[in-house]
Amino acid sequence: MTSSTTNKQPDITLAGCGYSRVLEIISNKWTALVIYALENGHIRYGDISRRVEGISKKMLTQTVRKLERDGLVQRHITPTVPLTVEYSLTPLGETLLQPMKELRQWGRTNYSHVEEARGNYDLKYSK
Amino acid sequence: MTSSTTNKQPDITLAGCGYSRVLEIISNKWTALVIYALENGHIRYGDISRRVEGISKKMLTQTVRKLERDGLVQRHITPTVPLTVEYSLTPLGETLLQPMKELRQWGRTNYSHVEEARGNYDLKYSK
DNA sequence: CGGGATCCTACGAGATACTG
DNA sequence: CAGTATCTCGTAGGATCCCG
Repeated sequence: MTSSTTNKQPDITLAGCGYSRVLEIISNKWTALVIYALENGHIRYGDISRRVEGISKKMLTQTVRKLERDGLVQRHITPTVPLTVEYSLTPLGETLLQPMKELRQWGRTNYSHVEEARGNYDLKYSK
Repeated sequence: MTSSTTNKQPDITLAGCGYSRVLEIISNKWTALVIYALENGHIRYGDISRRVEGISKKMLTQTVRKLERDGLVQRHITPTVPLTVEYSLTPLGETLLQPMKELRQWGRTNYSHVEEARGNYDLKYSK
């Protein structure tokens, strides 16, 4: 009941909006990149680490754990010596791929426009 | 040249990936919700404030300024007394709508599964 | 009405060192 | 190889007060 009385549109709540739910999952610094690395099937911990440039072990583990907890990623352990640990998307995780690819595509095709807009804005308001 | 020599897949770089570029734009706490509020055309500052539940003036202004700087949102000032300020998406901003709607839809239909997975995970590892 | 300016705090995330 | 454990720091973001 936070709406003004004449408001015909529903409120947008942080907790209830699909946006926030998804962003809660993929919006930290490395998550999307790790999912990207998992797009083509099973991949080992060390290989993710090498593919995702600049990620530390701490952040990789933390990211992959959170994704596992969210049911988007599976962990497969082979008890060789030393250990072999592979990760892959779950069926649920794979359903995220399509929307995320479109987002990525948007970034690729439109980011230059955003950068240009930033340049113009800064020029306009710097002096 | 950070790839292992036998790596056939390209590296995933933070700066170069479309994911990070988009997330840099929409991944903070309120941005997606504000864009959501702008979906149906022009809307006044105070009306956004009322529709997006819980947002403070500071965060609303900050969010909308950033979106303006990124070229996704336009600001229209009508010099009435007191001021009337309306916001709307730019053409560039509107191109973001489609991918974001799919993301939102994913959240709506799949978040319950994520919550369930979290419950199972916590049960499994709590003891 | 539509902001700006400050102060403050929790948390994301990097660096470094250790382990089964 | 695949992680854990600390320590530290910057910053997102909330609370509060002021302004044209």
